Amino acid sequence: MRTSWADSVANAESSAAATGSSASNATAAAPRHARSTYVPPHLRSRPSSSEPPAPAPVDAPSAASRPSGYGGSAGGNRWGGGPVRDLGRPGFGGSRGGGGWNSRTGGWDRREREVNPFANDDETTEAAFDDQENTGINFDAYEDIPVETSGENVPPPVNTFAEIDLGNALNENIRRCKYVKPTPVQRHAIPISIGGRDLMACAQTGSGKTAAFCFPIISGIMRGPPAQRPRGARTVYPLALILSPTRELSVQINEEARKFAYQTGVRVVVAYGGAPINQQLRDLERGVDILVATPGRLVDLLERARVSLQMIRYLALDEADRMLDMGFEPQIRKIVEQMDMSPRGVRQTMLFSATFPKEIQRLASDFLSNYIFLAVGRVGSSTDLIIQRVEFVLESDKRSHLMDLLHAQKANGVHGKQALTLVFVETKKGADSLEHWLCMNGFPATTIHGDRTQQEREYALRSFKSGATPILVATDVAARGLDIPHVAHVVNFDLPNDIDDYVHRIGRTGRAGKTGLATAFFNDGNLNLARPLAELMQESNQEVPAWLSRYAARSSYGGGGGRNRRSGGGGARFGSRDFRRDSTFSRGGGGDYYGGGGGYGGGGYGTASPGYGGGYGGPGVTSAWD
DNA sequence: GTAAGTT
Repeated sequence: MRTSWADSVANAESSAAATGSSASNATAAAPRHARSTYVPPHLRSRPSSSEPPAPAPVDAPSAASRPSGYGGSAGGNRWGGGPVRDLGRPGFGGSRGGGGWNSRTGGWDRREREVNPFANDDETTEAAFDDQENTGINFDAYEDIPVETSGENVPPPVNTFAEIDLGNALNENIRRCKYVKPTPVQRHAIPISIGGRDLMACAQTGSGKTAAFCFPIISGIMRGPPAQRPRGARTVYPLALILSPTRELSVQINEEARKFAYQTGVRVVVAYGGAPINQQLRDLERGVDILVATPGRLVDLLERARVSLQMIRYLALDEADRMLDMGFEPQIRKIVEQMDMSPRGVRQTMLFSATFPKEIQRLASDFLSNYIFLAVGRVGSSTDLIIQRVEFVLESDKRSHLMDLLHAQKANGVHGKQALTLVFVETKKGADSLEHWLCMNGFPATTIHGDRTQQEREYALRSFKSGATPILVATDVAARGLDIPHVAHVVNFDLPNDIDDYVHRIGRTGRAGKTGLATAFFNDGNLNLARPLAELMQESNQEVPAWLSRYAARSSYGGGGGRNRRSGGGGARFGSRDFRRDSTFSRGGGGDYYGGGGGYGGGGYGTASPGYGGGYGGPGVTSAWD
């Protein structure tokens, strides 16, 4: 028996009281009076009947051929719109394999045991910066953001979480997270995913991508049919897999996902290398619906047959372009194509990144079925929110130049503390050496890179986040996805070879609508980056030094193939465009790139963007923002 | 070429 919306409001209040310290911690930073009367948007003027207990859909002709427990529907979510499933699950006292629809016993046990993931919010880190704004994402910064979608029948975006019925438990967690309204990428991506469609999404750094793929996954698992997981051995059968390129990012996604899944009965487990596998195995044995993992450890688990992917309904690749880059692609292909994962078209696949080179899009399309391409925001970076500076610094002058910057910053120190500065270098040895030098010179620094133990890496990150060590020297391991609040300054001590890496690096500042500063040391070793860097800066309304423009003009046309192109042929103003629209990619392949569905250009070329319907033939095609 | 990703 489900509760009404009105009940859920009452329950929200009482359960907040019942969970005691944890719940009040979560709201401690906000004015109490404001919170006590707050009614989440999705609960306002809502009829008292919630999700109708729709019967399991019967209109999926191929349902029988799918793995057991699947119940697709032709139109909407391919896992069907059945009733919110109960929480009883094998391994938790529920009947094994059966998982009756209405027996809650197993679930309640679990609820009592579940650690409150909100318990530690707003402690140490925020307290140290408590006079800074802490209202989460600055939405004004995202007004009038350009959006581009392509693909067949794109579901329209939503303006509030209320418009998408994510269910009581998830809505309650959205409230606990203090999310008031969806970010632009969430507005577009969530309806697409809830609608059962595959998605390739390109959105600014720090714009809420994790929630954009977690909400539909959690909601879908809750609504979908109870999983009839094979019993057997010690193999576990997650329903969703989220892959990310670094361990710390997997840890971060896990932490976020656990907040979103709190008291939904959906179980989140993380697995990554460098940490003892035994605890992870125990976590898995206790049951897993959503597995967050790095590729290496997952392959290990698959080869040990401790994890099977045959029940995967949702696959999400975070930092997807990196995951398909040279070094990672074979592992990803192994996981997605050569083990036992449910095939594309059966599972739902979501790829997210701030950058999406066309040639990587082409690789990625192997994993997708009749997908929607979504690009939100300009050129990958947080653009105007990050002030980008480039300085010409000889290799031999870099250290003293960095010292000057740090001294100046100390003088301007905020809150009596040095602002957090993230310094990127090219190599692991270089990171150690610079860290040592900084410490010797009175600047408390630490470092994170792949030669350090996982313990050291995690300690370094904590120490940096807390402000204890306000300088972090990092390799590209820290370039992507990590959400480190209060990073005021990113220094590209060594510039990367690839402009997309630069975009990700500077995206560690200017998070959630706050402003940030990015300084790059440029010299003759970075010639190949001159043009794309100058273009990127121009596109994001930055002041381009005259000397850099001269370098850019002199540098050979780098637009050809390879990884280091931004100009390509289609114009660079927008961060990424659907490669399917680019004639240089669509020739010869026929419908191959377009997944299983009907012809791509055939039926309604659905788009949510105005002025974008005029076909997709030549590279000269313009969108509303070109 | 570097880095990252299981043991």
